[in-house]
Amino acid sequence: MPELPEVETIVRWLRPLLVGEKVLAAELLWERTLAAPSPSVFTEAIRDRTVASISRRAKFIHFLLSSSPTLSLILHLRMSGEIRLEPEEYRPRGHDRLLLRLSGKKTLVFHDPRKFGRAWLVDNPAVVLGYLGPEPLSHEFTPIWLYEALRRHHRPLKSLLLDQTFLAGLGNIYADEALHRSRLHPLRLSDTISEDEARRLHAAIQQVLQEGIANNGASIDWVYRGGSFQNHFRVYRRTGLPCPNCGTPIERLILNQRRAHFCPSCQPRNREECNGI
DNA sequence: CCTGAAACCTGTCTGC
DNA sequence: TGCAGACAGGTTTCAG
Repeated sequence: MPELPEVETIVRWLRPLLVGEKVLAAELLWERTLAAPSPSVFTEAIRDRTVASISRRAKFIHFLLSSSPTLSLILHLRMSGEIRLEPEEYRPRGHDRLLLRLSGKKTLVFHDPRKFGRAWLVDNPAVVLGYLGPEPLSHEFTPIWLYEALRRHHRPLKSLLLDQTFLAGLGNIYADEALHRSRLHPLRLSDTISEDEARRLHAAIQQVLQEGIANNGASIDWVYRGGSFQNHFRVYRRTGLPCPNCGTPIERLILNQRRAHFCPSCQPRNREECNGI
């Protein structure tokens, strides 16, 4: 479900409500949701810990739990995960995977129909987050960094944008929207990009993410509610509808077993540039 | 190093 | 109306 803007929206909602709360008990309802440690170690170690801070890294939610030495509770919602806050007397319902009973009469519910979501409780957050590429809204992510990083690979642009070790936080929606706004074809090979094109892509990535956050993310189907960025899509899930720039019908192709939506007129793929695919 | 396919899962929508 | 099949915002693993 959620990409960077949706997770950022969730973190901004949770932070003022949960920082300072103590975890009274954990109830694990689906064991495989817990990636590490074992259920018994988890429920014992998290008890009586206080939420010191809540932050986002890529699509992960990171709860720092005091006191020293600190522990990190890290959640990834994957395709269908969501977080809800319920009253203290809340009884788990279908598809709830993990409950945290909190002081202040609240229950944090990790609800996840497809069971792809994961939770980790670790001493060192880098064990979970260390492999990630740069944050696209950080100062680390600059046009020249992107240009040089793209040239180090020989891969379709969209494959790289979805690769969390290359750049962390983009998913299928924001990758398609960023490529359209920068007028680059999803199959364009990364080492054929000019400095000007890299600059356009960099600006488009930051623009779609900021616009996504400003709209509280995107809400599609029944998963994740409250966002409105879906009203600003230019290509995503708009196959056959006119491109907002030029009116050409939006097309789609399959790449990495995911759909890639693009405008064949605004995002041309010329022979020289896509040599080899 | 890279790609594609399969796996992990359930709910919803489409078309016959 | 019913039902099979496609499809979904993600990631990991494995074969080639």
